[in-house]
Amino acid sequence: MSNDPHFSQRPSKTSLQSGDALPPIEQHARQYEAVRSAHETELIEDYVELIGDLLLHREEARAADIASRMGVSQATVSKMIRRLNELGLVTNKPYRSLFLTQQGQAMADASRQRHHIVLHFLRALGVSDTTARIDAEGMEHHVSDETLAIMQRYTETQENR
Amino acid sequence: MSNDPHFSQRPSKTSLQSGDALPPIEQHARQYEAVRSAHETELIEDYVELIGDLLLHREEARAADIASRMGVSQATVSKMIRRLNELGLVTNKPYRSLFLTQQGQAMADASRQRHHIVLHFLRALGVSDTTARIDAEGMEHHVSDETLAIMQRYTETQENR
DNA sequence: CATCATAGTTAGCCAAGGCTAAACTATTTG
DNA sequence: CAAATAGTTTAGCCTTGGCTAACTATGATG
Repeated sequence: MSNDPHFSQRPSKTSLQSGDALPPIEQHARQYEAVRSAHETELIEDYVELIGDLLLHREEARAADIASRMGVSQATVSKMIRRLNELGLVTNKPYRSLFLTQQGQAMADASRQRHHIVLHFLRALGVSDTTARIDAEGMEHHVSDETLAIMQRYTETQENR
Repeated sequence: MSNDPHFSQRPSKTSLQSGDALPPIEQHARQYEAVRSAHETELIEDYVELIGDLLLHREEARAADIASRMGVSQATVSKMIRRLNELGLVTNKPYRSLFLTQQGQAMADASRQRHHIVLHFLRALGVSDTTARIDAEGMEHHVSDETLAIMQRYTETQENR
């Protein structure tokens, strides 16, 4: 029991502190808040992007296709479609294909472009195709415009070597 | 009504399809599954990493500090601590500081290292400090070991120029 | 044109991760 | 050493995004 760290008393406010490499509290909190807020839009963007891709390559976006490509049940897709509809991103009629609203289309385009830049950047860096695809899918939503621009420039210079 | 896209009939199975740039269904689904599973561990890792940092720099990790740095209520932290405990990542006694288990320490170390590599890579690429911090926080959990290794090599070559 | 397989929807469940308000404990201070 | 203050926990609520099971609509086909 004597070496149980929990046994030690709470140090007083005036105890000396070791070197501080932590960011200031405010900034630290803002970083995590940014991640949380990215999370909220992430899934939405993935669905919208996929719907856009299906419309582009398959002429239609059916719930069943979305479900199998997302690796998720049809019920989940059905529920998500209702949400996308409430958000004004898609239009749907029961038992018919989905379509993107103007706003949804804009989101799909932006998302696809970001995805594309990140994917090509990773490949230009030398990452294998399979890994690049997986990483791009996850990273895509967390890359700022600033970083995106730099990635794009890097990819271009690599391609013209 | 006649130009309502929903009005069109479901195309037959044998209709011609435009050029197919979509990945095969199985692979596509696996990509999204990878992202979903990364999500599950992401928050856990962020908490554990932060606790590790607090222990390192402040000698103790109090719920209040975690709450203010995560930008979250104390109640949320309290609940999360219970979860981390159930997962065998931290030890805690009511109203006392937290400590990491061996497993938790390993996770904190791995997480910090990944974070460090991504952050330095972004800076080496030319991303500003503030942006690099935010992006690193989000990207960290979606970067595979393969990509991580490449990032590290890149950063080193840039530093020795 | 009746039937049936396929596709879509609904209801109801669960866990995670937020929140506020209220209760409780520990530490500091008058 | 009692009271005040600061820190922690608990209870209970909400939303999101999964799931299964049961039901309904569509469209292809014998």
